[in-house]
Amino acid sequence: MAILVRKQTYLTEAGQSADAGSGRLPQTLEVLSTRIHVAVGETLYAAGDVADSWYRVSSGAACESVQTADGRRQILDFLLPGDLFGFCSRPWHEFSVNIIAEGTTFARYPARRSDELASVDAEVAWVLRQRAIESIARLQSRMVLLGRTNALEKVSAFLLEMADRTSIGCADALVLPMSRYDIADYLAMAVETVSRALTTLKAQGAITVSNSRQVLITDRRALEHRARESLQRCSSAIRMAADRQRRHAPPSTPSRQGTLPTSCS
Amino acid sequence: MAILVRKQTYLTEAGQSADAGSGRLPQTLEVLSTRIHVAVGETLYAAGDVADSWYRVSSGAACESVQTADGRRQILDFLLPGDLFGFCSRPWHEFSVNIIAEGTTFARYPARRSDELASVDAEVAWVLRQRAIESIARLQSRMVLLGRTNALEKVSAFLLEMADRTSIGCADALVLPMSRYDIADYLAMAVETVSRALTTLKAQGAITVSNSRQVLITDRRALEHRARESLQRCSSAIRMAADRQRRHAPPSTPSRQGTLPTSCS
DNA sequence: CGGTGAATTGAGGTACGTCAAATTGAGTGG
DNA sequence: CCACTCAATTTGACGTACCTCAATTCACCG
Repeated sequence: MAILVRKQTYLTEAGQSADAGSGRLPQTLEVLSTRIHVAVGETLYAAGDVADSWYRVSSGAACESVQTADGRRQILDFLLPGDLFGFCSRPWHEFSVNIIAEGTTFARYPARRSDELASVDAEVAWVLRQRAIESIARLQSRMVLLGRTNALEKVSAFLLEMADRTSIGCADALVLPMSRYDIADYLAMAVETVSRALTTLKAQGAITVSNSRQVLITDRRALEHRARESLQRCSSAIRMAADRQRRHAPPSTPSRQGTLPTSCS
Repeated sequence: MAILVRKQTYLTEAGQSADAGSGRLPQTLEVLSTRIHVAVGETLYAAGDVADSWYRVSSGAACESVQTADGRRQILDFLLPGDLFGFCSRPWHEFSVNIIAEGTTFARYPARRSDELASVDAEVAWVLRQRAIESIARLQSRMVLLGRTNALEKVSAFLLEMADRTSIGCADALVLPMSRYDIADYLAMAVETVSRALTTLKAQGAITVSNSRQVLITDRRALEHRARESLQRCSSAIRMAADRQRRHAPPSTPSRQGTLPTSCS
C-alpha cells in the first residue's frame, strides 16, 4: 500500500525542502558557518557549557534535554534537519544536546559574528527573529500537550508531529529516529505508558508498526481526533461568555461546558 | 517583620525597574505605541483573532491561555508589567489573552510598522530578538516544570517565579494577582491540589498566607529545595557517562542515580 | 544459536483528579 | 454594626490514570 522506507534512511534537509517557513538561511549567514559531525550518543554541548555559537541540524537527529536531580530526564525538543537552536539569553547553555541518529551533522554559527551580521543585514535579523517566534509557537503548543492531555493524546500528537516534521515523500510513513525512552522523556511519561499507548493505537487500527522504529499511519483521522487539543477558535465575545460560564460555575454544569464550545465553530 | 503590601497595590513597570534584561524598549519603537486599557475579565484578543500588533503590559496583569475541547484551560503564561507578547508566526493569534487584574493597561505596537522599523533600526531588531530568546528560555524551563515535577514542586517553583517577577521591594512578600483557578491552569493541575500544596507549605513553615492573595515566603531555602528542578550542570564528559548509565541500566541501580549527580557539582 | 539491549506485557501501588461538603471572606443591604 | 449572599478557597473521601517494579518477548549481531 504505502512505500516502506528502508530502516537506515538518513534524514537530510533535502528530505524536507517542501516547508517554506523553516527553509534555508540567508547566504550571508551561511558563509559564516562551519560543519560539525558528532557521533551517536555523544553530546554536542552540555548544560553549563559556554554558549558562543548557534547551530542548525544538517542531517540526522538530536535532542535538547535536561536531567533533574532525581535522575529523570526531560527532552525539550527533538532537533531535526533544518532546525535552528542553541540561542541563549545567558552566556552558557541551559540544556544539553545529545545526538540520537547515525550521521548527524550540524552547521555551526559563531554567535558573536552572526549577531554582528544581523545588526548590519536586516534580512538575517528578520529570519532569526522569525525562527525564534516559530520556536515560541511550537513550545507553547507542546506546553498544552504536556499539561492538558492524557497518554493516548500525547502519543497521537507526537506521531502526527513527527509525520509532519520528518515526512519523506508520503507523510503517513514515518521512521522514528528516537527510542521509546526518548519519546517517553519528550512526552513526560513512562516508557511503559508510551508502549501501551502505541499498542492501543495499533489495536484500534490507527497505526501499523513494523520495526518499532517504523510507523505507518493507517487512520490519520483517528489520530487527529485523539490528538486534537481542539483549541477553541471563537470570537472574543463568545470566548468571554464561555470563560465566565466556566469561572463562575466550574463544576456545576458540566454538560453545558461540553455543548458551549461546539456552538462557536 | 516584613512590610505587608496593601491589598490594592497596583503592579506597574516602575515596580520592577530593577531587572535590566526586560527593561524598556528603544525610544524609536516606543513612539509607535498606543495605550490600551482593558477591564478585568475581558479579553485583549482571542485565539483566531487577526494578529496585527504586539503588546507590552504597562500595568496590571493578564494571562495567555487556550481552552481545550473538553473545557479544560491551559494558561501558557502570566503577563506582568514589562512583558512583551503577541508575536505570531501566522496571521492570527493562537491563544487568547485575558485580563486578570484591575487597572491593566497595555502598550500596543503595530506589527507592520514595528517590523519595518526593526529592518532599519538594528537596536530595535536586537532587542526584539533578545526578548524572543528570553521567552524561549522561560518556556523551556516551564516545560520541565510541567513535565517532570510533582504538585509541591510545581507550586514552590511558581511562588518563587512570582516572587521574582512581581517583587515590590521585599522579594519575599508577594501579592498574587491571579486566583487559585488561574494558578491551577498555569501549572496544569486541579485547584484542589494547588490548595493542598499551599496548605502543606504553610504547615511546613515555608510560607505564610494572610489573604489567599498575599503570600509571604518565610523559608526561601525550603521552597528552593523543593522547586529545584536541580538541572545538572556537568561537563560534557560526565554528562555522557551519566546518560549511558541511565540509558543502559535505567532502574537497576537507583542508588547510584542518586549519588552520581551530586558528584559533579 | 546463544547473548544483549530494546520493547512489550503484566500486576500492583500511588499521586493526583473528581466529586461533594465545609469554611472563609468580601460585599451588600437592613 | 450585624445578618445575609455568593463566590473563592479549603478540606474530605474516593476513584483512576499513570508510574513502578518485574517478567517476558522481540530484534539484532556476532
